Amino acid sequence: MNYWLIKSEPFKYSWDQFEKDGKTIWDGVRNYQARNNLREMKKGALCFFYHSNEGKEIVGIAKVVKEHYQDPTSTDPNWVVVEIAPFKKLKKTVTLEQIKTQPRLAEIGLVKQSRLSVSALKAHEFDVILELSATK
DNA sequence: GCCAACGTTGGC
DNA sequence: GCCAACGTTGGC
Repeated sequence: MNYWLIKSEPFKYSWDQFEKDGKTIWDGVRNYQARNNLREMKKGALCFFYHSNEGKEIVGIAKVVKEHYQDPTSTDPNWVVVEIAPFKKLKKTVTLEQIKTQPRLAEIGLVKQSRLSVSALKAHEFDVILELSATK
């Protein structure tokens, strides 16, 4: 099972909005690497939901409820979306600052490629973040 | 196919 | 608001 980290500016689409909606399609991805990641997201996969710019923290976990299909906001079949639903809100958010102080998280996409909106996480990275969210 | 110019993202 | 990092575009 793979894990993922997806980013959104809370100004555009926040976790709170996500919870209100119950589920959402992750649309508007216009980056090939991010697109490739979307294509690999399997139903049931878990994704950390990160707020960029404002907050700069992981706020919750989403779950993939529908695998990729063509982005309805584009006519180009290259672009795809996935459907996700809120899975769990973190008790304690995990800030970028915390992540950066964790040697075990030095390699995650969020730090190494901060611009990528959908990045993959190793299982152990997922676990470390979970730990942080519970023990802050 | 190279590379400079430009646009976008996101941390600070 | 600035700037670094990175992706994309377009001229040659």
